[in-house]
Amino acid sequence: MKADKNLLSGSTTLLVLSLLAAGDKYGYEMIAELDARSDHTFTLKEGTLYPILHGLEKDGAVNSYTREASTGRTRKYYHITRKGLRRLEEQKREWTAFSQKVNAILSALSPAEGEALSGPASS
Amino acid sequence: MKADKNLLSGSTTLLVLSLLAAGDKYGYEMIAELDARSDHTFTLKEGTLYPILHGLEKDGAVNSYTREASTGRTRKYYHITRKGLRRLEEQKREWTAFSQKVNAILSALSPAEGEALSGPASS
DNA sequence: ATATTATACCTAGAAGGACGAGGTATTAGG
DNA sequence: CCTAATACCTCGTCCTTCTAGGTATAATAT
Repeated sequence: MKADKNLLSGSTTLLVLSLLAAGDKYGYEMIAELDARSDHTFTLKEGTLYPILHGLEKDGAVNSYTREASTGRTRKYYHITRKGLRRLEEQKREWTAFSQKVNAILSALSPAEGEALSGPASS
Repeated sequence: MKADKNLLSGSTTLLVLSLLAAGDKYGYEMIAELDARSDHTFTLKEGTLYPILHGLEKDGAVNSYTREASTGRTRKYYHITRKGLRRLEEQKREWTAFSQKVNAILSALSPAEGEALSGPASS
């Protein structure tokens, strides 16, 4: 992962579910699409994605079916379930709350350069 | 950690450096302050914070000194160095870029409920 | 024709980060 | 006096991602 692998931790599933909410996709495709959409910031590794998909399927958040592509290649498509959609919404809320709190702390502690602190001086 | 421990992964150091950029603090204090500022969303555990502080010190991002509090208790204060400030700025940039990309993907793939897709239909 | 590359799937083990649960020591309060 | 709160620390576990392999087929290059 390009963008600090640790930042990704936890949001990977969210991103995968988001992709699937827009339509059925197969693994290899998801990796390419995420990479493209994020301008090469989120370059999921196969060793990361496939286990996640298997886990989601076991949890009933997605289901899968194989299909022959026009090229003759066999692909395994994943489809998000109602349960998966609920999980997506929940993780989206979590992510939003989380990122806003981080931003709130960052801006509270280091106000725009040159500005004076009015709030708590602490320490 | 209350907010999905995995989401935190990677932003913990950023938060710690932010706290220290506002003034010298001791470990226990940082935990309490983060908890309060985040409205109990980021409740860093001691087993998480102390190793991080030691790592930052080894890297020269912070240095420490002990001081007797008026209560008679001994506290170990951490001070952010120039190197730490640079690291903070870098991590802030990374965090901002990362969170914006996630948000971009989320909103691109699931436009506000009820709206129609105009962009890529994909899949 | 054959060798290489790209597509497409998979897994086991290593690495890194946060946590749980424990420990020590001192001070404040019941 | 005994417990709770403050204040520090560490070790082992868990979870997530990555590395590095493996298999198989189709397209491309030689």
